[in-house]
Amino acid sequence: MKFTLTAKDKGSAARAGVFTTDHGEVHTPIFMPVGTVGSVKGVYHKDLKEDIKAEIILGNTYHLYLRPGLDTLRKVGGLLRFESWGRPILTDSGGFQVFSLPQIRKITEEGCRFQSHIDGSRHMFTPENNVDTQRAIGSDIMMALDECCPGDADERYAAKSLKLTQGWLERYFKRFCETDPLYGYDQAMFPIIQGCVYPELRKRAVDHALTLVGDHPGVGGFAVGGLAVGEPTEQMYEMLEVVCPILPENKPRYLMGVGTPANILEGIARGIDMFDCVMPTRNGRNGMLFTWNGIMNMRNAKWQDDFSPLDPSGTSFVDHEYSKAYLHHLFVAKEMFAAMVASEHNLAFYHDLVREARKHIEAGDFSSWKDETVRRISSRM
RNA sequence: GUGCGAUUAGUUCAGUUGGUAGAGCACCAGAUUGUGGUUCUGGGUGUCGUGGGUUCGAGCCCCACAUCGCACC
Repeated sequence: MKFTLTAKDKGSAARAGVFTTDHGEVHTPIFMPVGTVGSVKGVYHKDLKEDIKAEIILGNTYHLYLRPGLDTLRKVGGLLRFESWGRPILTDSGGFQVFSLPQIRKITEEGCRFQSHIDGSRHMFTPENNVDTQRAIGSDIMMALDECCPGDADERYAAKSLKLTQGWLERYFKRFCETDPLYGYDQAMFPIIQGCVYPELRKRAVDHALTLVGDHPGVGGFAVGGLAVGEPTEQMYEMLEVVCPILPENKPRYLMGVGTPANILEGIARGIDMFDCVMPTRNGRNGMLFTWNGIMNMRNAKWQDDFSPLDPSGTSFVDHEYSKAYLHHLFVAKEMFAAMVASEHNLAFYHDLVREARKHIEAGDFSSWKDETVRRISSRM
């Protein structure tokens, strides 16, 4: 995986670039729709490509390992072929699921034991079998197995958690180097920087990761994890200000699981290149729309008789084909089409957002544009 | 026509020995950040069918009427 920086903002740490995988180019800053179990819920690939213009989507190792399972994925030749996407895919390791799903789990130095949320069966992820699993899935970008530390953890707990993640990263990287892709195309891996809200821990995590992987060509970039998990937003931004300046400039930086449109612009301003978040799709399914003029809750009664276009400034076909009143009706009636329209709109908006950001980075006026835009998109309609 | 039962929030219903009403759903809002098509939080929105009576006080007891349901002529 090759990354080229193409522009740097003048008034901030924002940058624009492009990375290349065997399944195509990805222009950064980029937003990556989440497709946990092998589909971006409610959205056709055709629309993802042509309307939303997504360049890369996510899959989740935890979910795909449980279902359809590795035998099926190996037989079909990997997730890309299985879901007929054809563009790059990034897989999360499943560490976050083990952290966030309220199931019986036990995390030890060896790995994490967990019970399936589907049938209660017992499983274990180790750094080694997690590499093997992501090889079987065949993602273009594989994420290291980490422990996601809660945002309100004390420093002692966070230090212990980081140490575990570091040990896992060493073993994960070793296994990664010892194994090859199964399907004839390249797979890159990203270490994940943890350290909760403690600057010293974050620095230690970066030092450790850089020392471990050196300039190994298989390392595609670096991820910042363990943020937007309960800590105040300002602390998240502070951590980015600690981490980004000491990460290598020639590798993309991925802020995992973030976030709101404002979070994304603030992340870009601090040097982040890649984002993923369930918010545009999950919140969309439940009636929340993100627009250039603020946030709309389509379930609100105020849209009952508003027959104006969904989002006159939107670029998706749904923004002009359907009215606010119609989408309101679909949500009230609990029609599945409501979730589809909202997901389509939100993903298109998120992609617009990062594309606009990219333009302003190239123009060198990102900072001022960002401040004004954050105010606008954070308001409520 | 007679007898019995019912009538309380938008709806389905609860409401103790009489002390000016509550629940589920719906509705109205808010939350949701490496996805369990959710979940969570807050809000009661009322001429207790109508009119009288008893009582310090009635959703509750008494009378009449209305409406609905069931049964019987």
